[in-house]
Amino acid sequence: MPKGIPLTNEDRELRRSEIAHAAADLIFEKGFTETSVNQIAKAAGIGKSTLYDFFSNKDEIILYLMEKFLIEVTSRAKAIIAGEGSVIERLRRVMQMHLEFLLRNKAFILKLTLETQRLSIENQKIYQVKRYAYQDLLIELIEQGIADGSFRQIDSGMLMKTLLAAMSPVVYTSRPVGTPQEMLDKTLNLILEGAKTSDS
Amino acid sequence: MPKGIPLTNEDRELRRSEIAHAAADLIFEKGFTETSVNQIAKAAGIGKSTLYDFFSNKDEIILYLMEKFLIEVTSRAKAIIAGEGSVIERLRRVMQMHLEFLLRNKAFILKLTLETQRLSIENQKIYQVKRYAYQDLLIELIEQGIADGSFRQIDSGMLMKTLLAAMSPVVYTSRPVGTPQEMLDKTLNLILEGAKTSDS
DNA sequence: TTGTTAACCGACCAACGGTCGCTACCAGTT
DNA sequence: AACTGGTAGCGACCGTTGGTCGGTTAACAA
Repeated sequence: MPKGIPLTNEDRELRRSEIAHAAADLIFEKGFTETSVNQIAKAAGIGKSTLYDFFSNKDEIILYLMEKFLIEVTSRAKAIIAGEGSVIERLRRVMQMHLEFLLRNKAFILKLTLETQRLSIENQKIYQVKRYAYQDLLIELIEQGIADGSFRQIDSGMLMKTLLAAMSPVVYTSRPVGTPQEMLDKTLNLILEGAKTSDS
Repeated sequence: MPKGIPLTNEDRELRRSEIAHAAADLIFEKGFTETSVNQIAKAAGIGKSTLYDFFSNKDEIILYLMEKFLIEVTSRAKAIIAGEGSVIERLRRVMQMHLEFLLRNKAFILKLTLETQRLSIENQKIYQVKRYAYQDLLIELIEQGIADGSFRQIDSGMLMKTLLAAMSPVVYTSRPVGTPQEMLDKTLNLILEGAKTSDS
């Protein structure tokens, strides 16, 4: 990149993306804490303080990656929800997509999800906005299901939280009781149909 | 503590407990990564390398605290499960106890749960043994419920994972839809009775 | 009194995240 | 052609970290 000429916004965004993806590769391999800023800079082919020209600190790289993940997942969920099928069919497909996304990015999403807890309040709020956008999509779908009689009169926010929370063991369990696909199906069946028998 | 005389195992365990609890207080306050070994040592009233006589590294303090937490939760769960009531009543009480425990130790359990993901494989296995013991208690209770007709023919391991995973948003959500108690009740009702209406 | 042992601990080490101030390049002006 | 102002880029430096090393102190047995 020539010196003296200010970068365009597009160039700047491209550089941020390149740096963040170099970071993602290292984080995938060895974890966030174990990955140094120096290593990220080297992997991105830049000097360490150049990295600080593009990210204000190490944590901002986490934020950047998680935002991209949420934007991607939210975008795909929107497409599914806009499609055909009953509420329950579409909900299953969204959770399926979510599972596939998590499985494909398994190692670093876990690590980054943990690290987002350590972000500053300010940065957590930025991330929260995107997370809420995804959550709200699911809530809207659930509320459609309540309205059309597919679902009981339940708290849509609570169902959304339970569904998303239940993804974690499906992806990360150290004691799998089947393939991730099988575990997803069992989990969804459990939450949709309930554990209790009708007469108890 | 007199020098030249080896510590008894009890003394040693007491020292470890004191150090770990000094650490827990700081971790509660500012997070694990932000708490230095020097700060922990000072809070425990010892020199930094004394701390290394009792814990092989910083991560082992996490392991120690999480093991204690799991031992406590497992012990209380055993007492509840050995008590009276239907499987479902006892399951509700166990989850209630679990919630209260999490709420009481909210800030540091989240931080430590995150940090246990970073432990060495060796240390994770130590922690896993205790976690599996707790999980197995829940699985046994659920299997009793399947046998006595309280529960449908479901995967007990999957129900256990879903229940434990569902505790996270109840405790840590940034978008509560009621008190933790109300959210717990809604979550348990949801999982026990299911989201779907009977005719869909 | 001396030698041994173990608890205790701060100086030291290498590495970290982040900053400072320097270099090189570019465009515009004189 | 030379000068000036502005920007991209970056390694030396800073203070702090986790963890180690080797010395000090105190208790005990001979």
